[in-house]
Amino acid sequence: MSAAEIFRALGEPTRLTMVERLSRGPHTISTLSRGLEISRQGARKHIQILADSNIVSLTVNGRDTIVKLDRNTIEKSKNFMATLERHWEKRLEKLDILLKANKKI
Amino acid sequence: MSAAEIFRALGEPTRLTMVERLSRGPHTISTLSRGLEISRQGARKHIQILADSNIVSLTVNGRDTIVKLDRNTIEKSKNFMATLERHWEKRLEKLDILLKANKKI
DNA sequence: ATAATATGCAACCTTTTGGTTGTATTAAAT
DNA sequence: ATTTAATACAACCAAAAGGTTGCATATTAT
Repeated sequence: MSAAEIFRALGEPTRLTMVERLSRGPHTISTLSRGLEISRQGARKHIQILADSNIVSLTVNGRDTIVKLDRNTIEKSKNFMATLERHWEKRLEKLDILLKANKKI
Repeated sequence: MSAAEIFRALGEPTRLTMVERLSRGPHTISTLSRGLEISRQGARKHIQILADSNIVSLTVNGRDTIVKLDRNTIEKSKNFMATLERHWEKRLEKLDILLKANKKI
């Protein structure tokens, strides 16, 4: 799963709300779909997108389907950001060295 | 700028490529648009989306426009992920306490 | 002065996205 | 045995996204 796919999945308000709810604990498709201002089937589509990008896992349990957050995927995207920041810092360091070297000029 | 808006902006391969390039240092609109497999105007639209979501800042300089990564925004979305993880951990802790309390059962 | 470079603005097109409704199926509760 | 609850699947639709081309304008280089 590419970083862009994960971000795209998170980049929709309803889905991000779902992810926030799930960070407090698992849901069934029903409970996760309640209180959002869209139909159950609309919500179901969002859940599928989260599942397709491995942000969430689905487990059938009798007539329920349990939706759980996949921690690895969340961590992955956090790491992506951290890497961006590291590159940034590396660049700033280099700039700093250059500036110091040129102090006398 | 909401977290969802930031993720949406990052959730497109061309734009994420741009962000990665920019983490190594600023570009002009031209240099940032080169080597992508779309037209300059296509690329320009993506840059505008990054600017609108404050991922990037634009500064006119003569006939060039400098594109720079806005570090605060990147940090913000990293923090969002970290918060999700924290909630997760809190939940796991609670579970742990429950499990320990029920050991004898 | 002329040519080349960097950019902006706008119209247009196709595909994807986010949403709906309608119908069917399966599991649990009464 | 019936009803109720939790789902799935599919067709359909409007709006947004990602892309293009064409043309205009302002700097910078020759």
